[in-house]
Amino acid sequence: MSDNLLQVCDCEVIHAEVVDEVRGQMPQGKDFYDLSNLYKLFSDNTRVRILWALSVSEMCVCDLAVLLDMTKSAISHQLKSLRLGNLVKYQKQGKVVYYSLADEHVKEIFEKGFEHIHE
Amino acid sequence: MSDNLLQVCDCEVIHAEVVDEVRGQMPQGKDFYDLSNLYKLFSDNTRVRILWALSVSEMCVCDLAVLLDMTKSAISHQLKSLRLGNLVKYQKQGKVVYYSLADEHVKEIFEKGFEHIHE
DNA sequence: TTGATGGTTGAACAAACGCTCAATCAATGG
DNA sequence: CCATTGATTGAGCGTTTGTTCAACCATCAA
Repeated sequence: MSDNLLQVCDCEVIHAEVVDEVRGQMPQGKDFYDLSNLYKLFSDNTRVRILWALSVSEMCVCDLAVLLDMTKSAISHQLKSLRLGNLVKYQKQGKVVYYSLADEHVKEIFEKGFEHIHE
Repeated sequence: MSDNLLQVCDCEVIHAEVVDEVRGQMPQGKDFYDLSNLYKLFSDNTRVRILWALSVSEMCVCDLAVLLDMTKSAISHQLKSLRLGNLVKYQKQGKVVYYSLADEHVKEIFEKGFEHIHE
């Protein structure tokens, strides 16, 4: 009996071979941490609409606020999260800050998502 | 001046043409609602590990609890969310309930996510 | 029938989240 | 310099979320 499977949980081990096999292939904890944090950025209605809008065109904070009928503050807060998650980049021209997608991954993730919800 | 852009927000309209163009292509609100709810299921560390594990092999609740070092209850609660989101399906054999991925979309979404975090 | 075990459920509670509001920064123009 | 406007920030606050705990259901075996 492999001793790394013992009573960490409130049940008997039912399929030790399966668990061992899956555990052997399991990515590092950091990967799951990063992955869930990435999807977290897509998990809010406002952020997902911002990302979609930026996938169509570069826009400034005001444009996004008008488009989504929200305050600049609310948009700016969400853009900060998206910036920290490296999903958007920005470029300042005078007083205006233009946001755009950081790379093509965002669009690809969108495509897979739309495929699933439209099945 | 298009009157559907007027002061819904606390700023002037800066690029009305861009906003109109993007608005014209915008999917229905329900699509964004469904999309953010889909990604919400990938946005938690526990759920993402469950989904990944099931992408390797069908597993029962106990197996998942042992693998992830959590209680059956915690796992079961998360599996319920995944069930309601149509990401997993299950099959009961005696006392044991076997869970597996509902379709291939989950794996594809994973792939795009891993691509992004490993860049 | 009774006990044991896999699994589900609902209430409770702390942590995380998203928006609002007011203050502030930064750039422009009078 | 000062007023204006785009944008950012931090505190506050109500809502949502994930886990725990205890109770319960379902299946099987003694």
